[in-house]
Amino acid sequence: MEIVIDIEDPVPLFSQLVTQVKDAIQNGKLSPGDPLPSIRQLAIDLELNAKTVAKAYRLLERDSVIQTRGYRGTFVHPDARANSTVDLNAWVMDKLTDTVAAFREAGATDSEIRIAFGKVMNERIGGER
Amino acid sequence: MEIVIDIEDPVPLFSQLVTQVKDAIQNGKLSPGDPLPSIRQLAIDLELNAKTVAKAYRLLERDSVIQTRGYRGTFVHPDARANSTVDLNAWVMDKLTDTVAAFREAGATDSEIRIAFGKVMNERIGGER
DNA sequence: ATATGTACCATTACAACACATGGTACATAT
DNA sequence: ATATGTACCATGTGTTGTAATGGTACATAT
Repeated sequence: MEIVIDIEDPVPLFSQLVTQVKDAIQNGKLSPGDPLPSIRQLAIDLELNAKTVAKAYRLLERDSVIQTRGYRGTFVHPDARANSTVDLNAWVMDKLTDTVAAFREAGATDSEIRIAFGKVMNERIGGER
Repeated sequence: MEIVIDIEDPVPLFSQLVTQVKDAIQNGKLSPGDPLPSIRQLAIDLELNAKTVAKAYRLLERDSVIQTRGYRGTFVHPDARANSTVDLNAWVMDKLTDTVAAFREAGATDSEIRIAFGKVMNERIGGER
């Protein structure tokens, strides 16, 4: 697995890492069950902060692309191949695109939409940790 | 029509103005057809920048609460009473609240939702002025 | 001891955006 | 001339959120 992080790239570092892991899985360079470097080790290799790597791993696990087994390390998820194709963000984008289009059609200003969005995102419903 | 703008109020000035005009209409202090002060004049009276007043007027006209007749001035819209009840922002908020809730339920991070939103808002489809 | 993922404390830098301000200019019609 | 709404140029301020960094600590198990 060769991962290259470009500090100049406007794409966030953790995001580059997520993408490259998914790519490696789709290319077959990584297979289900394969072990991944530990957060700390990978941070050293890529000259990143461990937090940054941890963030990438957290997102990858949420998408069931990798699996963390506590002290045993991190491994490629059994369904990684399928799950690294499914793009949660794409689904979110599509939904949002439609919604925003409806707003604009209704005459709402981009500014108004942004403000409404900001309010919604800050509304912590009923006790979220 | 008595309008009072509070500079200390965290609510934006143009927004205070919009609200107060709508209120005046619902209270009957303003009736359909009534003339409104010119942008420049109202700016002087309220000690606001003309741009700020213009912004409020623009939004009010978009909601068909007032009507601008060019050089003839600005007047309360015939359907102002009904239209000042309809709250476009409330509708936008509701829709967005549902949409965002669905995203969160799907496991999306708030950060991801924000990023997706940012992308959607910056996508200027096909030649917008 | 050593290593795993994870959780908290925190700060810094940076970008995007809203709000409000100022000035100037235009076509419109009185 | 005077006034209307509107459009463009622009700047400054403050807020918000992201991204990335650092340090410390924990329970887990080898």
